[in-house]
Amino acid sequence: MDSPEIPKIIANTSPSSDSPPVQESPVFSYISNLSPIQPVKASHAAQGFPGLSSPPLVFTSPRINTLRETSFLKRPQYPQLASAEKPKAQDEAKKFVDGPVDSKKHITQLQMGSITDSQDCETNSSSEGVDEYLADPMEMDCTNSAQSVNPCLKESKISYKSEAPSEQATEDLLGKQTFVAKPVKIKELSHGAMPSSERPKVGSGISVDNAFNGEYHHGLHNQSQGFGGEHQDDCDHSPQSPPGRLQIGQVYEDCTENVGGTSKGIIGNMILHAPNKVKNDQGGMHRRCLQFEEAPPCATGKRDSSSIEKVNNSEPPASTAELEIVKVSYAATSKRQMGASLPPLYGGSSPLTVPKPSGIGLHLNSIVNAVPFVRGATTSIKLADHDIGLQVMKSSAVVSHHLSENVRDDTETSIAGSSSITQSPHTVEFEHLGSPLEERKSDSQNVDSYKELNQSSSQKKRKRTPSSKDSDGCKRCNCKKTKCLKLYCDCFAAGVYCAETCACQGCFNIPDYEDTVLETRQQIEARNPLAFAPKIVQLEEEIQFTPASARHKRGCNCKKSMCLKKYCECYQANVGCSSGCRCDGCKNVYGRKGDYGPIDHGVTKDMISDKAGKETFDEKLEMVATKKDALSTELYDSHNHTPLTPSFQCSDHVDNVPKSPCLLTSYLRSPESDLTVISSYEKSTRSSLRNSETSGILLETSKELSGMGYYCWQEDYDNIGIADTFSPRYDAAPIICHITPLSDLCSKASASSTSSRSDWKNASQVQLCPESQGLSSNSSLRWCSSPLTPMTRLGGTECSQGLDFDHGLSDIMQEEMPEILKDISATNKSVKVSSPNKKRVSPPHNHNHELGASSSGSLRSGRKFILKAVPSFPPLTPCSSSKGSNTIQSTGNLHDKGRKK
DNA sequence: GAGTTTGAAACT
DNA sequence: CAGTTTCAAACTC
Repeated sequence: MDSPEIPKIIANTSPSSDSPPVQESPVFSYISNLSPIQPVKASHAAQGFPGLSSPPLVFTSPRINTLRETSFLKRPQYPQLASAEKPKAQDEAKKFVDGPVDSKKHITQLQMGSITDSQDCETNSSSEGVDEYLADPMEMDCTNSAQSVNPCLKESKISYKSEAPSEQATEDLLGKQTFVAKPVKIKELSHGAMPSSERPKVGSGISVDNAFNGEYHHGLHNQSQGFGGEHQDDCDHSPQSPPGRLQIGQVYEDCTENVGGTSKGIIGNMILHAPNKVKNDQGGMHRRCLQFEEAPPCATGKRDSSSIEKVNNSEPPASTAELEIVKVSYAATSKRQMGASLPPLYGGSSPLTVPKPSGIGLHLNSIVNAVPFVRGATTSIKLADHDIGLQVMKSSAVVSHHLSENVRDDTETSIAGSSSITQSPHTVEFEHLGSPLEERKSDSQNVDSYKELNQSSSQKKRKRTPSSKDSDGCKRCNCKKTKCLKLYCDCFAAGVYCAETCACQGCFNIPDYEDTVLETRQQIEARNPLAFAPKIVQLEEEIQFTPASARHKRGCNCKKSMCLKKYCECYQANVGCSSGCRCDGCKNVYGRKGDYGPIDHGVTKDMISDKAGKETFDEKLEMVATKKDALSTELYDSHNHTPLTPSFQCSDHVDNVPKSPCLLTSYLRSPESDLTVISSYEKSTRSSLRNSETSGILLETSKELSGMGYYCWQEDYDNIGIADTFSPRYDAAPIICHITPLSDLCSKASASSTSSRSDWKNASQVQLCPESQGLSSNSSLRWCSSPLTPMTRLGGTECSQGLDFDHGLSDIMQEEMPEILKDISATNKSVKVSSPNKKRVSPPHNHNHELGASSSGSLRSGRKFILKAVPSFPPLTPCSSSKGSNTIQSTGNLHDKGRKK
């Protein structure tokens, strides 16, 4: 293994600079892939890589390859490590490192100015140094990623700024991204070279897809920030020195920036010249994603050393030029995706749902994994948004970062739900992207695993630190008897393969045993179709408003813990107990059984604070974040990324009046519904809107941190009731939030304007709502009724902001809002149901059915909100229909399942 | 780190 | 569906 691997790696890396023509040839690469040791368990590698090998070009980019190599290698090594072979693995890793390092150096030097970092890393690559080195890479990643939020922000800012303009910006981003990717690759390479410990990290950072890495990295770059955040955690765990990270990150950034400047043009040219390639690459991307899906990162990590080799092999063939092209193509794709997605990103966030894809079958729950990515993505996006339109405060970014971290834990559940929910047509593409994200997650997991490995290779009993959950979603299970093939296993339950970090014994939840895993899953699902569905469903509507909006699908059954300990799944998920809970003496801080909404701000805060008091300060932050996460994460996750809190958006609007339209669009944005209802108008504005939304989210996060009306919403939402419904509403919820402020204003005359908006949204939403409700008929109904109060409250709480926001919105509305909407608004929410947009005049119900089918719940939620205004709104019937209707979101099978439940 | 407690999952 | 057992995590010491 070693010998072949090393040569391969070298070949891979070398291609850029030294690669012999033979290596460059795809055939060679293919052969090399074949030649490499046949992975003991070819399954993983084979699954993931067969495609790769066959289409070497896709993987051509050395960087990418390297990345994959690292990730894959890491995993394989892990298996070794798992088998107490760490020493070997490390040695191998070192060997690899040596080889790759050189290549890396070449590459980096050639391509990057940031090489210095890589070199440093290389120098550090010595066994112990490796860890540090790894840490450095991590740092790099982190810095690149969200962790070094600020730096990331900077990058994102740059990229986004450039992007904001539009395609040009995307080009710039590509360039930057490519650059970024390079550094990342370097890191990865170093990681790959590095022993298993590093690998995981690398994997986390890069593993996803080499190809993707490039682009994704780019695109992710922004997202990566989020990741970075996760990674940061990991990094933190790992022996990384924050300062070093920052420095590195900064340096790196600088390099990237500089390079980006030059590369941008190049990249853009590249793209232009080889659009076809880009397409191919995209295809490759998809493939890769699929592959990844097939072979979840964790799985690969665990026991496929051979797979790594394969990967390497596949990679080597590509020449540097090819690699660059690939990168470019990816970048282009990423741009497209990003460009499209970024704004959408939120949309993008929906893409985040992508994680689903990861798990062919298994990864349905991989949402969890996705979550981290999502988080990262969201955070990054947020940052970007801020940079772009909002000029959000860096602090917010930091906050977001914290949130991202916090979110990790919570988001998994919530995200899962959200992701499924949010799925929209757009999401599909994103999903592809998401797969890479997942990989990254896996990478992050790997990182965690790496840490663990470092800590204790033999017995890894992982101590689940509260935040220990791997960003990848790996739960670090410790199963001893179930072989990780039962729901007892968190990893298995989450639809994720166990990772090296796991301390499980006799684990079958690995790619090698994919068949077994799938079979087992099927069996379990046969018994309980919802067994793998996200346990935590965010009531989209509720969720948006309150963190507590999320609820445990099945509810807890606590008897003694009073839902105040992690024994309680609800509590563990930072969600309130719902009527579905069978707990006794529920004292769930996030919401007691029976009072969905009841979680009062004060209560939640106090409760949380109490918890926090017990917990560390960080935990407190997390708690807050988690709450936010509950909401925000869901939101983020949902892709809907409904603006967390109206207030934020409001503030945003205030800050950037021009953005306000975006907000509106965001509201509208609900994937489906928006499209259907507001479509044209929104479409024009969506991108901007999304950005604004993201920024708004960021702002919201910051606000949340500040402890703003966030809770207020929660209360209201909680009151609204728990809805199983997910994503669709999310969108709506944000909208609602915005609306609410307006409503406040409106409570009066302003209402007209606000109503117009709400109506405007409502027109669609109303219809949507029913549908979304269809998923959660109950919630929807409740929601409809409750929304009113929340609105008012929100307005009350956030009046100032709301007012401004409203004004801004109103202005925007007036400006951007179709006159129809205005009219509608003027008319009333109730009336509006018909649809201001013109599109729908049909009664809400009908619309609901219609729209609901195609539209997402988000709009619905917003509409629901409107409904508030229009008490008459008969949400119920529509809701029932909604279930069926949510085809788009239904695509988010998980969510649907959860909802259906 | 070992042992206990807890509640979910699995089983009957 | 209810009750019991098994399991792994959370928690305590």
